[in-house]
Amino acid sequence: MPELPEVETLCRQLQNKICGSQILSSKVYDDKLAGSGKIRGVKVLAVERKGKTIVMRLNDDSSLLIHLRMTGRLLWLASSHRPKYGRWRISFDEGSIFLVDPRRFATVKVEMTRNEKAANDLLTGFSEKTFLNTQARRKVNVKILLMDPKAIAGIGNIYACEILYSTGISPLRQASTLSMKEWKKVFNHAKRILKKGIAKRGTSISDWRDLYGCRGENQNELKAYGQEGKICSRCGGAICRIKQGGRSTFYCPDCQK
DNA sequence: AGAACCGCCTGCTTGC
DNA sequence: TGCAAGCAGGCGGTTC
Repeated sequence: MPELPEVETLCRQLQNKICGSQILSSKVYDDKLAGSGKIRGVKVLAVERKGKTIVMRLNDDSSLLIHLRMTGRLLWLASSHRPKYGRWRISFDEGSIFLVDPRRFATVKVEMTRNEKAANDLLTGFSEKTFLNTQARRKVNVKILLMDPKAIAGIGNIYACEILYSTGISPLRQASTLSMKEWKKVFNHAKRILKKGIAKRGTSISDWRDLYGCRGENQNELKAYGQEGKICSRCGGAICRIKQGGRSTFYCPDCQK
């Protein structure tokens, strides 16, 4: 599923492909996305990322916001022929971008730029001080907090597991019990792991593909997520799988304390 | 107020 | 082999 590194990969490709281009037409194939169908004649000024949201800046003071949720993908095709699970499309002179989404969770909306809300995106203007003041004493498990988009935007299940594994902190720890030193460690490891994910062009475990249908390489770097029963690379223990908030958490109970 | 839970979805995996 | 049940989970909304 697309998290910060995957969305960043897409945004960079989109920026290269459509920055400065005019949207000639758009088409909605799924009633759930009705309301995002009348985009035409505007130019794309830039493509940015906010957490896991793709933000296309348009030249009429609005932005097109695309959130892929679980199984959403954006696919560039030279033809405007709808692929399987195609839910929405915008077309340019040289080709079309399709939102492909089997599960239909993805969302598309247009928002006036002046109504835009700031996101606590870890790689762009994240305030550690604000986080420590408003989030760090919460009584939820640290893993749940890392995945809370209001606390930090962009981290999903895969990277939350990898970040905590890297820091040696148990996902079961209550957020309020982490020391200042441990929080600093979480921030630093999180940034490093997300940047590495971007450099590897995302984690293609199941669904993730880039704008041109290519897989990333970060799935080969995973130390915890999906590694149930495998040997911990740090201590030789066994990676375990538990449930937190209805989601799978993978961690090493022997060296994550 | 804040923590926990629910619902949206449908392809894939598992079990009988 | 075939079918049904269970699973996957981001996140906004609801409930406790």
